[in-house]
Amino acid sequence: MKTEPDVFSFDDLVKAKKRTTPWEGVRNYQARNFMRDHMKVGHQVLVYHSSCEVPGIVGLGEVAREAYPDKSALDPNSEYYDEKAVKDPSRWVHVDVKGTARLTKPLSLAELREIKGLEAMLVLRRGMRLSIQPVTDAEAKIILKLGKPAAL
DNA sequence: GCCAACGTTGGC
DNA sequence: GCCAACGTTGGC
Repeated sequence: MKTEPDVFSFDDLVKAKKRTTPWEGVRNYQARNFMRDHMKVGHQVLVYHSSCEVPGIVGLGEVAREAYPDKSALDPNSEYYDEKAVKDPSRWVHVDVKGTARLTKPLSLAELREIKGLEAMLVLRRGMRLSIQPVTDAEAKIILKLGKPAAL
């Protein structure tokens, strides 16, 4: 799951109440569908920092709650407000994510590109903007091994 | 700040 | 339903 650290960083997640946050603001159907249809409680999440000095995977989390309506879409004062969601609150949904571990060896995008076995990762694909992407078990295994996660 | 790549919108 | 125009993402 990508996040811009200037907006919401992995540290912010760690500092959040119960280290858990509603993953608000996703306004892309593919990403929404992925949360809604595939992310179940307990599923592991890789947290990726984008649009920052060193983009890359910095931490781990887990799905703490299955998809439910994103209330930021209903708040006219939110930058994520969507008037179309007022009539249809299930238009935008999100899961809750709980931070579980920090990578003591964060894996930058540049490093990820060099790691054997990760060649097919979507995040490495040119022009890949999807903010929530599936990761295979094999890929996750490699990342967990190299990233040396420290439980929170 | 640039710009390629992509998603969305809206006229037809 | 097509597709041009536009807006956004995100690495560099």
